[in-house]
Parts: sequence; structure tokens; C-alpha cells
Amino acid sequence: MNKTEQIKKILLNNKIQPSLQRIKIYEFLLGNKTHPTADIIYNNINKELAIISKATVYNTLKLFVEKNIISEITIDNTESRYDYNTKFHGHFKCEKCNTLYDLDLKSDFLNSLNLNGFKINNSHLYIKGICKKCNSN
Amino acid sequence: MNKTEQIKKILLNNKIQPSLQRIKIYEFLLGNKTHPTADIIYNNINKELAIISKATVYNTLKLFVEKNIISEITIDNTESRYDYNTKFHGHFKCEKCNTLYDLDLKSDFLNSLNLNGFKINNSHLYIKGICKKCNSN
DNA sequence: TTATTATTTTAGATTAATTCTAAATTTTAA
DNA sequence: TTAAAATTTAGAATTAATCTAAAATAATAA
Repeated sequence: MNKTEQIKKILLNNKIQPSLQRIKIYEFLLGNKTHPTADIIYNNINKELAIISKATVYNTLKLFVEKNIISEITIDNTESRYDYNTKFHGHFKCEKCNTLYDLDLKSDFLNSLNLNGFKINNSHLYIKGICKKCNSN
Repeated sequence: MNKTEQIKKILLNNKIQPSLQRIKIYEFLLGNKTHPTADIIYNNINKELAIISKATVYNTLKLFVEKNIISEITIDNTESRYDYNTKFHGHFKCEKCNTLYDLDLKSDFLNSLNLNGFKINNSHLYIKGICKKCNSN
């Protein structure tokens, strides 16, 4: 089974019709794990051939977030970034070089929280500071 | 020492000139612990007498965040909220009633993170879901 | 097939939070 | 008092995201 077929299957499993545009966006996120913005996704997909509009990028990202096959990162208030990885993990943003790092978290990270009666849909840990690389320069 | 004097002292301690507008914003945040937006702050301060402009609200909030006497909450990507409490704690947003709850976290909450060489400026834990109240209705 | 209905995509307008600009005001220092 | 520095300001500009209503495409029924 090739990549496109695999993506189609994932989308269908999540009750999402696998249109060309949706496949392209999901494929781009799988191949670009640097937490791209809607604009970056739009520009890259259209680089060779214009096959998608801005509105569709936004519509599709929203749909994917709702269906929980990607997650939305709002560590800056300026624009959202998107992550193919929906497993709970943290993000560190270097305020010097703007790199967004993934942080592995222990599986019991949220266990100490007392949220009885609360239904958790998604969780984000955001840390800002200066990364190791920038610190040593 | 009255409240205004206390606020002046806090601002001066953090190398912030205590102008009338700055005092009013800080005073509002101390008295309104519901994580207000810039717009809410602006409207409330000007309710009786117009003493502050939108630009100053934004300038001042940015200054306060830089000086670390308040913190900025970006749990939605639509608008920032502000918190007088800079001690690390979590936030839970109910997606039904939009209430923003504070979450107490153990002091060692971030200890398991392996961030050697990284300088942490601020940390946020954001959780979205349905709150107890909405769940039981 | 053909017609009908539902879904998806789209260009461009709109919205709204935030930032910018450059001038006015206030404060501080000399 | 005067000059310099800091603060505030109105309104314009920016920009990510949403909205609108039409067009294109796909799915379904006859």
C-alpha cells in the first residue's frame, strides 16, 4: 500500500472524505514535523501546482483538529501551528531563534491533576525561553 | 499604606514608572482574577471616566509581561488573556461555558522535564474540555 | 444513463485582535 | 525655564482567521 492509500485509510477511519486537498494537507503534515502554520502549508502545497485555496487550508485544518487527527499549537498568540502528533507532549519555543522543540513527557505527567468530573479533550504544555544552542552562542 | 501606594511600590520594584494608566491596569488585574482580555480591561477602566486608550492598554500589558509581573494566557488563538498570578499553574477552559479555571499544580510538576542547558522564561499548561458543571447539566 | 442531492472547494470580502505611526502630552533633568 | 526623555494617544495599518454565496465535484436515486 503506497503513501496516498495509507493516508486515505487514516482519513476514512476517522470519517473524513479523502479529497485531493485533504490528502495533500495530511501528507504535508506527516512529512513536515516542524509545526507549520496554515500559510506555510498553503504555500508549500501550491509550490508546483495551484491545487488548493487558503479557505480550504483553514477549513481542513479545523476539520482535522475536530476529528483529532492533528493538534493545534497556540504557543504564540499571533498564529496557530499544526502538529501531526496528537499524543500529549510539550513544546518549547526559543525566543531567540524561534525554533519550536518537542518535549517528551512521562505518560503519568498529568496524573497529579485533580480533575474529577471534568472531561479532558486536549492538553498542551508550552514553555518559552532560550534554547541550548542559543544559550551557548 | 493604601492600595495605590502598594501598587506603586510593586511597579517601582520592577523598574516600571508608576503612571496613572499603569496603576489602573495593574489594580484592575489584581481585583479581577477572571483572566480578562485587553478589551475587557480597556472597557472597565474607562467605564466611569475615559482615562486610557486602547494602545496604552496593549503597550502596558506587553510591558508587564516582559517585566514578568503578570502573565499572558494564549489558550485560545483568538485573543490573549491576562493573569495577575505569575506563579506556574494550569488553566482549564470549558468549551461549553467558556469558563477559564485555574489548576493548582504540585511544585515539582515540571521536574521530570529534561531541559538541561535550556533557560525557561515561562511555562503554561492548558487543558480544554467540558467542566464539571456543564457535564452534570 | 440522467437527474437530484449533498459535499467540498473557492475567491474575495469581512472581521477583529494587535501593532504601528507620528504627534501630543507629561515627566524628569539640567 | 528649557531641553530631553518617557508616556500616552487617535486612528491607520496589518494580518490571521472567518464568512459568504457561488461554483465545482462527488454521491445517490430514479
